[in-house]
Amino acid sequence: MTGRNTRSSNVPTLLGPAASRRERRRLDSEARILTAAEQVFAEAGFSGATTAVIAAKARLPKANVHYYFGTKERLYRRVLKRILDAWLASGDGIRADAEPASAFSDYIAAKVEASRRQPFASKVFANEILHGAPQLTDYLAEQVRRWVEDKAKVIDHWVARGLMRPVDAPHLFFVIWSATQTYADFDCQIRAVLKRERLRPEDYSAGAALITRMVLSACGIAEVTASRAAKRARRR
Amino acid sequence: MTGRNTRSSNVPTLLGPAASRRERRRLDSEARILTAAEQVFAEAGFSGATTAVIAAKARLPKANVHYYFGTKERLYRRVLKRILDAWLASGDGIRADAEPASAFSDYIAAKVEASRRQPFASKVFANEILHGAPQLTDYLAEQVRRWVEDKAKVIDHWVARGLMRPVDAPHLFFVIWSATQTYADFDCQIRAVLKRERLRPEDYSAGAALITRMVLSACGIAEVTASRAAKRARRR
DNA sequence: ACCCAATCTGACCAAACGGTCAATTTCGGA
DNA sequence: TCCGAAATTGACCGTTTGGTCAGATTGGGT
Repeated sequence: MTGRNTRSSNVPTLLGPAASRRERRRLDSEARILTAAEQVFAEAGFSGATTAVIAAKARLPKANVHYYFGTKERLYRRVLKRILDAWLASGDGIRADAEPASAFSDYIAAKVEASRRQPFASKVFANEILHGAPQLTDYLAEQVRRWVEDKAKVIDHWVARGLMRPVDAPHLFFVIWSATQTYADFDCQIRAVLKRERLRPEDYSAGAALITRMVLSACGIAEVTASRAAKRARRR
Repeated sequence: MTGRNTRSSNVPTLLGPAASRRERRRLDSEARILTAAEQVFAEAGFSGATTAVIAAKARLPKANVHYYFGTKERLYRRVLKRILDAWLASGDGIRADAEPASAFSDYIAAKVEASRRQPFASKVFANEILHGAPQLTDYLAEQVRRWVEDKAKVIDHWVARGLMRPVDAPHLFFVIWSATQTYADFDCQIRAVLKRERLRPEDYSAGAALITRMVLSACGIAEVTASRAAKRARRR
């Protein structure tokens, strides 16, 4: 591994579309490897995944994968990194100046949508935590913990203003996370029970609707109808 | 592998306490291996687990493990089998002649208790489904699907009798399963957020209480207080 | 046109792992 | 007591897998 990071001096305006042929090709290969890796790690876990399979799925020789990412573990960490950034950003709508009803239902809808659109990401994350989060101990203890502390403050604020009944905020998030992510992580079980070859959009929306109803009613919040939510969104 | 199944002719009254020394020792070894295997499969997944580690944890030579169970896959299936039997039996309280409120809260309490007492079992099961249930496709499509159909009928019956609001029964179970099992499968994340070295009894009961509250309120059922539930239990 | 660094890749290697086996020991029945 | 089946175990084997490397190729700067 030599100077992969030594930007050549002629690099154009910040990796713009005018990047050199070499750079474009490299970025394309890295992206293909990361996508393939996410899928393979999701399906087989860290130990079950092999760099050979990842390389084949990315249509590259195995040595190429190691040229770009060094070791399987480093590649795995890069895959995790991509997933975590999206994870943390997903709760931005839970702010003190939002309405609890729409904040919760939007958050739940976004989480279920993530399970639908990025099932591999969810599975990689689930697998990592299931096995003790050897790569994420710091992340959980710092970022996620702070995230929950912040959101708990928002919820306490809503409670103080009489907008909802008191709830145990951390446990509320544990439930929301598990219930929404189960549509990605355990899709196999859900498909078997529902007799589906593949989960359909209405399956996801039925799940989101039930989870929302459970959260809102437990918090003593009147449910927001779809049309009212749409109207509210348009007003902004 | 010779006649391990050839019961010796002197076998006493159905494996009773008077089983021969050999038989007792064999059963003890098998049990130790199964327990060790459950733990190792939970921590490392199927591919990450090695028969050497399982053997070490059972304090037996590796060849002994293969003598009893043949292959790693057969051992894994035996571990799964044990887990599934307990899983199916856990919903026995959900019957048409039960009260919805106590049936749900008992079921949720039992599920959370299972997460507390048998976290390894839950993790092995979660790992299997997460990776597409290669060993459980039939089980999910037959036993679990039938289980849900049965319980859905019970719930519809309760709805028809005006005991609760209509809900999407399958999705209700998806939520209950994921929310209760998350206390075993994702304990690592929960511990990080709650700043715990280990989860405490009150953490599990807080989770169970919230899940129960969410389910009951979503079903339009008044909550059963602990004391009332105890009284009801005593009356039986 | 020419050079050199970046990139690419087939071939290879050592370690780890699942599984086997032959040799030995342990028991239970006669 | 003695025999044979069951049980035990250390040593061994073929395969898989993560990772390496030397040599070939490519492309951009001059």
